[in-house]
Amino acid sequence: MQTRHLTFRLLQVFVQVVRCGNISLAARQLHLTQPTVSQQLKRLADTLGEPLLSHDNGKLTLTPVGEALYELCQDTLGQFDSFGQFLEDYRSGLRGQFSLALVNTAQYILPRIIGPFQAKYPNIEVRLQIGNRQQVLDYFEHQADDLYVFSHPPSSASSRAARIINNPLVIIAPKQHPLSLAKELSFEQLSAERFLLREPGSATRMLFDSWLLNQDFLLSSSLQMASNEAICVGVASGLGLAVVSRHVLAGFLNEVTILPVSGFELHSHWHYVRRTGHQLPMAAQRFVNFTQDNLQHCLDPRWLAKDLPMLTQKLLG
Amino acid sequence: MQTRHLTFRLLQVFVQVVRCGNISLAARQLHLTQPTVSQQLKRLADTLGEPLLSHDNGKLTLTPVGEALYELCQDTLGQFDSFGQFLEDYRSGLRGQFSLALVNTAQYILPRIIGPFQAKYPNIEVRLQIGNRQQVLDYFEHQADDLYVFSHPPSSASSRAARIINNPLVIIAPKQHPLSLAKELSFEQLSAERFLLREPGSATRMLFDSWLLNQDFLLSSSLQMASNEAICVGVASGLGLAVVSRHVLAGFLNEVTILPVSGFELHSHWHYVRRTGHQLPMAAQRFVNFTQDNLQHCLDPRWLAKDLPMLTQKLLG
DNA sequence: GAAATCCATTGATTATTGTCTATATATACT
DNA sequence: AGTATATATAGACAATAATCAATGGATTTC
Repeated sequence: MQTRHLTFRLLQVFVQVVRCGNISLAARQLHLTQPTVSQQLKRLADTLGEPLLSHDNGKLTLTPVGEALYELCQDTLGQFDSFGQFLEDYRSGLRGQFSLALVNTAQYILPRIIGPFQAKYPNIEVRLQIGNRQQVLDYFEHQADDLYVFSHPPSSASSRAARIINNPLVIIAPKQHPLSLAKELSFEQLSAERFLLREPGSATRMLFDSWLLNQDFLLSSSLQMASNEAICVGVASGLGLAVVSRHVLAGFLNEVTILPVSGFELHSHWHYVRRTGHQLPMAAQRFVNFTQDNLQHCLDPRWLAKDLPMLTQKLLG
Repeated sequence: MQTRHLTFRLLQVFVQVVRCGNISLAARQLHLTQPTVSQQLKRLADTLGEPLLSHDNGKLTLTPVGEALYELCQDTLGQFDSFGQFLEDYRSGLRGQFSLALVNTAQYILPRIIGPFQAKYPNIEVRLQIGNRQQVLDYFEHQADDLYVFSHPPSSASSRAARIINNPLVIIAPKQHPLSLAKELSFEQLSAERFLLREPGSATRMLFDSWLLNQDFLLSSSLQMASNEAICVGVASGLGLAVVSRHVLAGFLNEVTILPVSGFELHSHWHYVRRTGHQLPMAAQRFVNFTQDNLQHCLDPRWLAKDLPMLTQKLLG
């Protein structure tokens, strides 16, 4: 058998003929002429080297080989049909996968939209990458992922970004800290305190550093910790103060207090970022759309970034 | 997806490329040039409407769609390879089926060769038709079967026949019958007896009738029964005498006796018969070969027909 | 930075497939 | 015999598939 000369068309015609039990009828249903179908059958039988049909007392019947081939064809064509369906879904974004790279802090809030998304699109696989700003930047450079979430988008001409969620930074102190009772504070009042800081390269750290520089402040004492959780626990345990994203606090609000420091206004935003060179999978586009339409129901409205209603337009349009 | 434009060749090339992870190498292994393979891939991707491969940092990698297609191709091509193997076997006669039509009497002896044949060729399905001579003649006329076993082959120009087994007819009487003690008898001595006869159209009946006619004998009394077993039981029960194939007697030899009637010599033979117009399946040819080579080990040598050693030659050659 | 690989593209050629019309041949049904 | 109906065959043509050689761009390797 010369498998390489087999055509799906041939199999389709064969199956149709078997189903009709009648070459002429099959031809009509396939919008072909009868001789065409006859010849296709002949060619098929020739490439297999065995007859597939025989006419016994006027009726077309399958030879044993034909029988076996018919079974096989049904199976194969069925599988390819399913594959076609899979492709449809894939193309329309109902099925598929995409990867999303998050900077550390975003992991506290993005699941709130990913969860409902997964519920609506169970056939889409979201692969989540999480790292600090530098790592996600690396992913971004290598185009390793489809969509990125940054607090501070890289300034690349070949990328587009749109704000989605407000990310205010706050200064926290342990509940029992003397300053936690103050109605208003200036930053000078804190300058003697020890600060727990994220590693350089993290967006939180960068923002805070540049703010300090800008205000001409210098920290008298600091301690570096590589995780937001560690910092919160540290603050709660009285190790010092810290600047963290407001969103990180959820689980710690009964142990730490937000200090009302006047003049400390570090408002950043999380952005969806994509590379323009990289074709976004439909599944990812669905995710962007879904975010625009549903984020308001997943989040306290005060966190919604202003340009959320124009998200798809800014990012994809 | 335009399934109808898919080619097995395309799938083969794709699979090879995925296995090699390298287009040029795949091309060499397929004895093609690299551009050819590149183009095949392009065409495949075009008919599916989705890219299948991408080069990430120098390496070819499958897209999710490519991954799915690869799985599918492996499966499909594997199945067709198996089918090819099936075809091979079928063609060579190691696998397949054929039908064998037997006249009634032959069913007592043909299983002795069919059994060992099945043991050696478990993948060959033998379909057995059994009928009286007239019925098997009908099958023969309609070419319903591949091989026939007759006592008296139809005299058709479009058939070939070869003797395989001796089929002597004998006259039997109940053990307690007065004649059963005689050393030698003439047929006249039996003419007053009642004879149990098969139906007209059966070979045994035909032979006996024509012998009677030839010898100018007339039976005084007869009783017709449509089965050999019924006749044997009848004789054993004292209903009368009968003429039956020697081979039918196996289970009755302690109840009936063969009468030594001088001048009664009805030697017929079973034949394998095939129609020359009908292409014999390889499986059936295997059976003929097997018969020639093994019948001697399955049967008492006295029943072997003289021209058994030339069986295949006479029937197929 | 030169050489070596690897891949994509282009343009051209040939072989194979898909398809038709017209005709012949069976077979079954009056 | 005569008329449908179903298949097969032959001859012709267009479309598609399969292939190559030549070339250029990218990436890796030395």
